[in-house]
This record gives sequence, C-alpha cells and structure tokens, in this order.
Amino acid sequence: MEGRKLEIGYIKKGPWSGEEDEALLEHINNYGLRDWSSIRFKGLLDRTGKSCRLRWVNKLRPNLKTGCKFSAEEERVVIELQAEFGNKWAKIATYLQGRTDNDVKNFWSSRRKRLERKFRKPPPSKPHKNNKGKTPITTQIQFEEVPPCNPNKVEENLSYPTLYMGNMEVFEMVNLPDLIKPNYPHLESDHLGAVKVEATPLQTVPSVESSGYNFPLLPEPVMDFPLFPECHDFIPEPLDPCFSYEFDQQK
DNA sequence: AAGACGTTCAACCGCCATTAG
DNA sequence: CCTAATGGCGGTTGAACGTCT
Repeated sequence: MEGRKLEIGYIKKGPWSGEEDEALLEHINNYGLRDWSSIRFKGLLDRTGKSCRLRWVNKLRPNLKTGCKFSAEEERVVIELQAEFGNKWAKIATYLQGRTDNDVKNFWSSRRKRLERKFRKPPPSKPHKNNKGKTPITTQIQFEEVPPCNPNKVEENLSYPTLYMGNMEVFEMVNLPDLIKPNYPHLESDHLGAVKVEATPLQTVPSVESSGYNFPLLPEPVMDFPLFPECHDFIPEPLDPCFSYEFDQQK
C-alpha cells in the first residue's frame, strides 16, 4: 500500500488506489458484503469500514453506469420520485438500474444549482453578459427559489394535473406502473444483499414538503441548458412583466 | 492562450438506526 | 435495559475537468 506498512490507528483518506480496490474486492470475495470494519482490523486496508462500503457501493459494485450521463428517462424518474419521496436518494436509486444514491444525489444537486443560478439575482457588479447596457433581466425578478419540473409535458399519455395553493404547488401523482413496481429481479434476492422496494403511490404530494423548496409561480424562461426535451419546468405567467420583457428579448 | 467560471463526481462528515454484548 | 460498535444515508466539500470570455 504505497510502500508503507499498515499502522494501527492510522486511517487513510482520499482517492482510492488500484491496489486498495483489489484488496477490497478480495475481501468481499472471501467474506461477502459484511464486516466492513474487519477489513481494517485484518490489516488489509487502512480504510474505515464506512469508507470501504462506500467505495464498493459507489464504484466497485458490478453493473454500475459509471461515467454515463443520466438519460432523459432517468431524469424523468428522478424528478418524479423526488417529488414523491423527497430526498430519499437511496430509495430513488433502487429504481434506477446501475445508479447509486450518490449518483442521484449528485444529479439532483447539480440540477438544483443550475436552476438556482438561472433564477438567482446576480451580483450588481457584474452586468449580464448578453444584455449589455440594459438592465439585467434577472435583477428585476425576485425569484427566491426554483420552479419545479412540470410533469404535464413529459409524456403525452400521462396526466398530472398540477394544482396551486398560494405559493405552494401540489402535484397530483398518477400511478406509474413502471416506477412503482420496477422490474429489477436482481434487487430481490441476489448475493449483494436483498433489496426489496416497496412504494405506495401517493395521491397528492405537496412539493414544498417533499423538496424543501418554496416554489413560486414563475414565468417560463427560455432554457439555455439541456434538461430533457419534453420537460418544460416552468409555466409562463402572462401577467408578469418580467416574463414578457425577457420574451421580447428572445425574439 | 489564459484566467474565470461552471459542472461533475468521488469521498468525507455527521447524524441516526440497528445490533451485539 | 444500557452502551458501544457498526452500518446506512443525506448533506457537503473540494479537486479535476470542461467551457466560456
């Protein structure tokens, strides 16, 4: 292990080496997916049991879609399930073959940041790059948070009536058989540890509760980043002067 | 070409639940 | 029942990489 002998009490951190991965895989081959902490006590690795488990789950586990971007369908699933379950990334990940909770978490986090940046009030010192000499659009818009994805437009054959109560948006969720009962037989009884997924379809999910956002009613900006094509997250508010202003700018 | 800025992703941290003694 | 150890999970961070200006 990098030329140094294992020391009692020493705990290595940081990126994993190939040797460490091999040692971890060997331990898993011999003892299975348990006793993570014993790896260190046996002197095989200078890593904590937690770290070993995490490495396995996120990188070494077979059939992982590492380095593969989320497909449009996967995005849709995450958005739907996040609305239903909240930030239960591990649970959501069980619906996505080859994805880990970390993957889902990272995906959601970057999506959120992207949307926040899109609607955040920029610092006054920096003029809008594509709007020279004019008042930046976003400085006029007092967005506090990011609007949600509107599932209405995801698929033609799905119907998600979206209700608004004050500034709280309420999704009425409709059964998605492929989501509620994912057909991943390997999750049932494989050697990686049985994972049973059970989900009860919700009739009504207040998005504020589930996501932590206070989604306002917002105009629909023109998206200049790839989400997924069918998904128009924002509903235009015709009365909002900021929306019409921006709309004019795009023409 | 280079610096600024944005994005992605691996890994750590802290909290909580469960389990074993 | 109590306590310590362990595992699981969500939140966060920081490095690496990509894109823009």
